[in-house]
Amino acid sequence: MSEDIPFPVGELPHPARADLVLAQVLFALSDPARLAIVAQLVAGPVDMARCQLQDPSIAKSTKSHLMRVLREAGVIRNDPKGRGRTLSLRRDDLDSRFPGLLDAILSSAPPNDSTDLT
Amino acid sequence: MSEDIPFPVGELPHPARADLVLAQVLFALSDPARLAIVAQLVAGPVDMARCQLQDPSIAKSTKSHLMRVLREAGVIRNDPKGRGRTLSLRRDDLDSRFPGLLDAILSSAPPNDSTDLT
DNA sequence: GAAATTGTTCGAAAATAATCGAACAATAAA
DNA sequence: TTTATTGTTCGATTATTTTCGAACAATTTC
Repeated sequence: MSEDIPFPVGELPHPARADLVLAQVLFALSDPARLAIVAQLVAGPVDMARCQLQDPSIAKSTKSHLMRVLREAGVIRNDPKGRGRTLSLRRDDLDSRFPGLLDAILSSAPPNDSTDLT
Repeated sequence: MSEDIPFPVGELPHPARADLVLAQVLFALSDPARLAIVAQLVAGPVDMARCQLQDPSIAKSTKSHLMRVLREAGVIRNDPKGRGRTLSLRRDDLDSRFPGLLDAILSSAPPNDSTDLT
């Protein structure tokens, strides 16, 4: 029997621009940890390994889950890169579907501090 | 024993403008039913009894809870009015704390249809 | 005052979401 | 090709949220 074929884990599914749903985007951004991740991605794509969470004691499976929620809402992309992954903000898609939303959120988001990569 | 004194149920607590938290506001708006309520309030204050939900089969206690989430996030006010209540959008406070956010959300929110009060 | 109206609170049940560790997959490095 | 690195998925557990009905409170109407 063709067994399920979950996904080759490599290319993960991303919703098309047209399928983004406002409420889902708002939900994805309604968590401080996820909001902070998005704030980090504003400057440009970031390797998952480099993407820090405020709470370093968080399990990697949980971190992966946070990224999944953002990805499934269409907020970020998560692409294979070497043996790791690259995360990037879907700014164009978000701006196109929800003009001004991301800017408004980011500009009133608590300063992400650790934006200084000493 | 002075018993708890929950609240005289009349004047409900509202967070001060300065205490509004972005993530909480986003969460409050991340539910379609709550988003639709907010869309109704854009035109001005509405009596609770007049404020319809898409799903009319919803219990009144649930409706009250939806309002509570919006109120506690600082999105709406809920004031006594006669024997009922008046709901209103805290537009000034929201615009002040999160400039552009409400506009962005409302302008990309699904058309509220039932805005026609035949 | 008694009855009707409106809406909140409480407590319990059901549905969602967050979190973790273990197992697995994919690539890179040795 | 073996080992190390990185990150996803699975299954279970816990925490949070939603939903409901019943009880209560406030106000108006009779």
